[in-house]
Amino acid sequence: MTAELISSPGLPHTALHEQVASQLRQMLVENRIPPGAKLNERELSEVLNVSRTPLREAIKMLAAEGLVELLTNRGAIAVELSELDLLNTFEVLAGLEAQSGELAAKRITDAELLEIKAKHYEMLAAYTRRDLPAYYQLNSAIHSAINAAAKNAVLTATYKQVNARLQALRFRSNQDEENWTYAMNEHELMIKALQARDPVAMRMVMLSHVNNKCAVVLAQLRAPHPIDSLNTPEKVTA
Amino acid sequence: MTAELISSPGLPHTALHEQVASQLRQMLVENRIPPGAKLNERELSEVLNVSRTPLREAIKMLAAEGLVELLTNRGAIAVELSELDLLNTFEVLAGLEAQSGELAAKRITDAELLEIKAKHYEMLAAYTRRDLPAYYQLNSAIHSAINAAAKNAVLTATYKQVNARLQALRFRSNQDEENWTYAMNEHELMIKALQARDPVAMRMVMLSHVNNKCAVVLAQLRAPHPIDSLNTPEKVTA
DNA sequence: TGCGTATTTTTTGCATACAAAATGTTTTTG
DNA sequence: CAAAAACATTTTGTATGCAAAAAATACGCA
Repeated sequence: MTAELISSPGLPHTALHEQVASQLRQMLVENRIPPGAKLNERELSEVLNVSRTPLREAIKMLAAEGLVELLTNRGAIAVELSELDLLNTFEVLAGLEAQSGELAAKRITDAELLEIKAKHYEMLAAYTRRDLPAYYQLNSAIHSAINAAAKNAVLTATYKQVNARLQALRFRSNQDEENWTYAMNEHELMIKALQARDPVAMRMVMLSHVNNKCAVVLAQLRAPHPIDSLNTPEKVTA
Repeated sequence: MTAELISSPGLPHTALHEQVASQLRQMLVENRIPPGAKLNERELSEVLNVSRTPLREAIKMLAAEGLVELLTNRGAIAVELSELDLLNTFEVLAGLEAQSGELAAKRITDAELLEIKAKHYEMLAAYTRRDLPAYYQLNSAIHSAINAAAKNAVLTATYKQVNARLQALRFRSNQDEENWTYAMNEHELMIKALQARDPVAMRMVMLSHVNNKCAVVLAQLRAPHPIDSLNTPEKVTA
């Protein structure tokens, strides 16, 4: 059960606080630390096999990234997104994705475009097989590739940071048939817009794509969660 | 010379790492720690009268905010923005300001608009007096107010973070007559667009406003700096 | 029993101590 | 004298210790 820390002998030896930060991010995304849960320092330092010092440094970084909340004399808790927080976050993400798309349409190279198209076809395969994990992985890879094609490191960093807050939600999100098909169509439009090097069209597609995803996540958040319902199989009176 | 830390007795007693982080941000913005300079832990902990532990925690936060760079076994240095970094940062900032403006045009209340107009007239006064410090203060206040009118906390946080990286540059920036007038005209257009509740117009104004500011900063960065020339009053052969 | 209070336990926050790495200086050697 | 090696110093990274605050528990009392 103990999560061992990677230690590659000979290499520059990545700092402990960095390793710990990565581990914590992972735990947060996978909901192993659920929203609102306290980050007990003693407990975590035991699990991660480090002293409290680098652990605390890592927590401070996550706080600056907006993944945990600091409570003054009461440690840190995993951020709990209210519905409003969610809408706000998606709104910003939409803006960042739109800008990514717009810039990508202006700056993408032929090689980059080909690679994105290849990934798109892989995703089409995953969609056809209804292979949700593969779909998610490829979807995220495509969005990252588009972002990379925008060739703006600050935009990439900002996008990653805002997006990270939503990963915990996506992890538990299930795609329904209709929305999935719709998302695939939007991805088709993205490829077309990129190929046409049409920044305006690209901006529009990205905007609506993120907005739709927001609606899906929101709907699922409002509906009782499938995993939860497994634990409470009794009928609930509405 | 010792920078005393604020300690308000009775109050929740803000955490030391937070106070230190604020102090460091201030020092970075005011170029008391110039870009590229090392953040010596022993030295800083003496100046700020804290142990290295909260200091290091603060440094990790600033690193996550993008204000300092971590070097693995070699501490941290103040970020040094290359010209490309500058362009990238302004590009993202433009997107965020554009979105702020667009949303503000949709969501601003009459009271908020009136307050912004009031600040605008104050700024007009500062401009007329050629009172640069007052102008900067008001300009920044207006941009913050527009951002606040967008009513999106995530957008506000993201904007603040990206903007913070540029503050160190703005601090040394001098406005030339022509650009100053131009910026004032753009601010006039902002007020008009807000009043008309015209999101599209607002987006356009904000975009061009930030882009112009970027051009100004870039031009000044390329030209020898006025403060520097005070230290080297000899004529330089062009 | 219910509720407020005192006491214990836990947990966080900060400082210090020690180890390892990097840096700077002297010494050695060709 | 220059380059390299050895040594000393400084600086960072991590662990531990101690004090204060918060949480949990036990207690007293109506």
